[in-house]
Amino acid sequence: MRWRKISDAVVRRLPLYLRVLDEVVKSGDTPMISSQELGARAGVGSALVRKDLAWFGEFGKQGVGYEVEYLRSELKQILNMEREHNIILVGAGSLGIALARYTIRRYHMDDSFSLKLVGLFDHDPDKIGKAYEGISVFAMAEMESFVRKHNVQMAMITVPADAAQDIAMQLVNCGVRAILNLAPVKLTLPEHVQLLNADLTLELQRLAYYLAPGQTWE
Amino acid sequence: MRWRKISDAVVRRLPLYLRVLDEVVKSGDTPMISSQELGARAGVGSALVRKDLAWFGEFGKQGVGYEVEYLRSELKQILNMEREHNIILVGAGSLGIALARYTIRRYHMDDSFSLKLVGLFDHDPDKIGKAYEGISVFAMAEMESFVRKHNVQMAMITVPADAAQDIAMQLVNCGVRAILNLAPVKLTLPEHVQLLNADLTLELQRLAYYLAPGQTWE
DNA sequence: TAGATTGTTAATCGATTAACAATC
DNA sequence: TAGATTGTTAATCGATTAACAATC
Repeated sequence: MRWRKISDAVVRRLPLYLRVLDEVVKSGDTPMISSQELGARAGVGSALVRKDLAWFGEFGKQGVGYEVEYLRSELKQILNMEREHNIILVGAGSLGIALARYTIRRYHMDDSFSLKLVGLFDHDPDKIGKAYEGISVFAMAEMESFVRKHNVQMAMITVPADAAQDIAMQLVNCGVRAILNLAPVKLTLPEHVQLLNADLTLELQRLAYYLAPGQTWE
Repeated sequence: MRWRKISDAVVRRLPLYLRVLDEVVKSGDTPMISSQELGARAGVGSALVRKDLAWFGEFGKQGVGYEVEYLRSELKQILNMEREHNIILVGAGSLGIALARYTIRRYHMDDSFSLKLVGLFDHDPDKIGKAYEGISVFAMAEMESFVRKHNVQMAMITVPADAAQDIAMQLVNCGVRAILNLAPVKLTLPEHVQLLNADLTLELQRLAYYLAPGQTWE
């Protein structure tokens, strides 16, 4: 069963809840957790926690709270973390390789993170054939067949800004449905593709807004 | 003159506008731009563009639009990009070094990006003394005096999750006022510190929500 | 049972969009 | 002047919070 039109504001809090539940399970402290406690640890109000979860079902018991293990497994399912997803990364520069390591480490260490990096792509002949953390770098020309063969539905883009749009469209054309873009450029993609622009330049400039001399902000 | 309590929703769009104006200046296409055009290129409605800008002053001319060069210089000033800010990065792992390169490249290439990376910090003796892109790695013990000496107000954190909170507090204690945290953990800091958690794990898990088999999203 | 906490409805808050008088 | 676009107010939309009956 799937749920139409859940607001993105809701969806972005689910991984936060899942992380808290992972920690609680690992600590072994308690088999039950209240929306109050879960909210406090996720940095969200308790009413909002209950409302968010209620979109997907009735997971709690009045007077007691939520069973930690059960809620965790439900959230994993909702976030599609119960099965593995093959993902690739395009652009094996230093940021790309760092991100590759980061993703692979998560995959190995974090029980609720089931995104498996299966290939790196770059057009630089010097990089093709190398491997990082056991993952090979392939030529751009192989990307399309690779994506189809391994049923890759998600990709990360860490190429220079002027190449990002073109590569994103190639990916979409061979079946990729979700893209994390780290190139400092706004991509335009078909509606059915989930796109997340993680543009650190913009974020840093935003932070700088709050640095006016002598200024304090509440 | 400064403006109290501008909503964060507004502030996060300003760097986007600034980027568009940079592009327009560089292309040399037109000396004037309408809120319509600016909005289209930034992915924002024209009414919202006008409303956002109006928080800071009256920059446009009725019937004509905004003078590109002038609006750009005003936005640079609002975002504090008219003067340089020294920033540091703590945690010289592969993600840290990639981010260092990224930041330095921006600083050199982008006229509207005036955040200057001046130091890397790590506790690994093997890394201390090395340099990346001309920036040295210093020992953690030197961090406090370095921050004070170079008047560092902004920092990026790329250390493992369990060390991030402690380091963030050290930074805040010696005067840092804005932190970009890439460690996968929620930091708790004093109210006056601007904190941005850029947690790629959470973002990737969020994207995975939309990968339910056979599902299409509008 | 008494106490606690859920799921849900109503109230509030904030952000975006529409509309338009002012004016270049 | 006529046409265009701003700055701003009012209307709409959506998200969060408060409140509480249901019930474990």
